[in-house]
Amino acid sequence: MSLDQLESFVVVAETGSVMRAARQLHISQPPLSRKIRAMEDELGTSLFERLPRGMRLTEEGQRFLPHAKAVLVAVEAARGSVQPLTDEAQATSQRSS
Amino acid sequence: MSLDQLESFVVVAETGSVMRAARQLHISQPPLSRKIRAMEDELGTSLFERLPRGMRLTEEGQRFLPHAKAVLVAVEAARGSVQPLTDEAQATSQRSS
DNA sequence: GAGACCCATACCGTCTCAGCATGCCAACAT
DNA sequence: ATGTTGGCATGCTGAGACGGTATGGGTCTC
Repeated sequence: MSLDQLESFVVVAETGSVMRAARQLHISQPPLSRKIRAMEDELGTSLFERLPRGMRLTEEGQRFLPHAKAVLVAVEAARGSVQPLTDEAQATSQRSS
Repeated sequence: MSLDQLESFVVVAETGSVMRAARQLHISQPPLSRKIRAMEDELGTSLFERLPRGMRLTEEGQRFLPHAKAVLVAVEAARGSVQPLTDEAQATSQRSS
């Protein structure tokens, strides 16, 4: 499981469509479709139902979604913990010090 | 940044050595050395001091470490949220149902 | 039944990444 | 002082991963 896959999952879940998610993620549809399937294979469970007009989360998918988001949030926090400050963050930091 | 890199970082931090971490992770030393450097490059900061006999966390590295662990814990939680139950977990689940 | 919509698969080229061999530096022993 | 050991970094190469294009196949709409 990769962060990339987790983000893919979240965007597909939120758009309800591999195609729309692919556009949003700036990749083409087939690789994204494969990523989702690879995740499902690795987890040994189906995260989405394939409907004729899109994807709908299964129960497992619904349970998984908040965890996936939590991971992504934790990653951002990790980044932020060492990030050389951006101009804006630096300004904020100046104010608070 | 990948989960793989985060795990690499944690193990190197905890062993204080790329070589020992590589053995523990069942990969060879050069790729691990490169992963650490790639992470530092991406974060734009040095996570380790290179000592003649190993690696020591910098201040940034020390700040980063708990966040890295938190990400890995969150990933395990995500896995657990959908994992088809192992024999033991299944037994536990049987008991509780 | 033609067209639109959407996900899945085959195929191919590229890029990543792991491992091996080796370099280089510091510490230690004698 | 020199040889030996311990440890991280780097050049190279082959295998595997990954993205894109083309296309298949199913369902809904009119």
